[in-house]
Amino acid sequence: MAVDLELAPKLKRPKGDACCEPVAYPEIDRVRAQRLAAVAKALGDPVRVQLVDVLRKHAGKVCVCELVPLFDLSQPTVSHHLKKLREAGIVGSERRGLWAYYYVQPDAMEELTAWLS
Amino acid sequence: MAVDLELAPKLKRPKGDACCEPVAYPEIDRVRAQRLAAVAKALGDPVRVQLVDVLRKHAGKVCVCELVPLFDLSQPTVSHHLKKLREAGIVGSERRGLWAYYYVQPDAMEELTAWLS
DNA sequence: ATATTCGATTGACAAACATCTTTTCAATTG
DNA sequence: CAATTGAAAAGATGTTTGTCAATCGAATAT
Repeated sequence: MAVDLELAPKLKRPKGDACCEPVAYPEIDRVRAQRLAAVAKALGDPVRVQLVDVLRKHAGKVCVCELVPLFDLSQPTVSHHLKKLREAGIVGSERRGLWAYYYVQPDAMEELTAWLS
Repeated sequence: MAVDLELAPKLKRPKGDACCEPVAYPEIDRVRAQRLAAVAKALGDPVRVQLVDVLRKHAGKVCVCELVPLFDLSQPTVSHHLKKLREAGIVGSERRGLWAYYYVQPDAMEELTAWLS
């Protein structure tokens, strides 16, 4: 890491020359990038960030009927956002009778957290 | 943190009752959620994750002409992704003559990293 | 000057998204 | 059983996204 590049040394290079030292790019895992992006994408909406935040702060399982009134959104819309989070593995859900409870699955965000740090 | 909820105690509540203890949600910073989501959204594409990754690994400034051939994408498309990252404050750019060099601005991702941890 | 080169911008278009309303499903209650 | 209720799914609609081909602007080279 911290491999620095020669920075723009040749302003007058001949036609076909490279502009700078070639970037060593050992096929850095497109699959990994895709996983990271998928999680980030799921968090790329303020409503979903707030949903995760609430669920995390409560550390237990929160009922959908509690989540809906926190937003100025219809119940199906909140449900839709929860589905996105579920598809990304960020939250899990559990039904108890009529109610559905959601909770955060911290492992899902672990790889992203690690990459960011 | 780690305030647990009473979990689904009343399966037979009378009509108008709440399904569970109300979630205390003291207007948890929608603005903050928006900032976090904006950064996450910018990272919500595999190409952009890889771009950031390459830039970070090189810790210096990398020329666009080096970045383009790393992807199976046209130059304008790479430019577009770089613009998204720039708009999110994740990368900065500098021109030297014909060439444009990009670098990561780590501060931009700091808030997201902190929130995730 | 004129031609070349790097990179950004524009315009176009299909795919994906966020939202709402309406509908469906499963569980509960009477 | 029939009626009710919480949550998910389906359908509709306007917006945003990712991509490319074509063009443009600035800097360089001949």
